[in-house]
Amino acid sequence: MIYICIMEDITCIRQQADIKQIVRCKDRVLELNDSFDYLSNGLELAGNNVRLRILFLLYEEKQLCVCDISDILDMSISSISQHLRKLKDRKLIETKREAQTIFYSLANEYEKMLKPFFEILEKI
Amino acid sequence: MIYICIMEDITCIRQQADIKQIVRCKDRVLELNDSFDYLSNGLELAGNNVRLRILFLLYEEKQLCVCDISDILDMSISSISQHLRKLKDRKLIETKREAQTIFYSLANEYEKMLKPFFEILEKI
DNA sequence: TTTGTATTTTAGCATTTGCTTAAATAAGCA
DNA sequence: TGCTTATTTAAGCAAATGCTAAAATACAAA
Repeated sequence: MIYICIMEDITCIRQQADIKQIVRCKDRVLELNDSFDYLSNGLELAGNNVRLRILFLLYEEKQLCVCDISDILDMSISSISQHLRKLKDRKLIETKREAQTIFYSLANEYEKMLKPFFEILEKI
Repeated sequence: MIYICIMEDITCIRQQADIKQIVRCKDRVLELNDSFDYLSNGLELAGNNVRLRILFLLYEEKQLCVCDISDILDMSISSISQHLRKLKDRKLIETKREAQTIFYSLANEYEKMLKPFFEILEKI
């Protein structure tokens, strides 16, 4: 036999659940829904090993092109380019063309946001 | 014809590459290698939409069990449990048993580290 | 010691990710 | 106009991810 407790339109699995707490949390999560999507999306990008290195390199060197990053990380240009596109789509980085070379740099907004992260890097 | 420039054992793709810069960056990335792995691994965990919500809920409510989170996020217990395991493996969260119920909470170390993040959430 | 409650674990599967290779685009330069 | 250089894009594929459903584990109480 499975017991289920119901309050308004809330169905709880655990018998002794604090229903007020559940309801409050549901509301809170709903309220911040878009923020969660936005933030997790950004964290997911930085959560990739290669992209984190790219962001860090741009942070330290100010600007680099695909070729440079490819040389530094010892990975194919194509692969780096695809990572850069993801970062650019999310507007974490921006481009500046100089003749044939396209230089990537951190978007101002994120240079500040990423700084505290990179500062921990050396302390780990 | 493809030109490749070589300095010591460094091979650069771009003709006008700043070879000193490349070498310096390679060293830097190598030096911080483990830190990158560690940090990206943590960001990857928080980068998942569901896990970010879980971490936030634990941050606000101090402790919750699988059932509660399952109710709040309207997802299966099994699925939540699997996310919690990943967070626990990485020691971002810890458990405390009370009879049959297992309560999860943020590991002290990460409560502080995650705070600035959750503070932005409301401002997005 | 059997039944109920809370939770984890396993297997299976569809989707997503990140790489490689190859082709396409774009901007100098002879 | 061709040729080189710098870069992106597309197709294909192996590996990883996150869910569901079902079975397993753990504790409490009758």
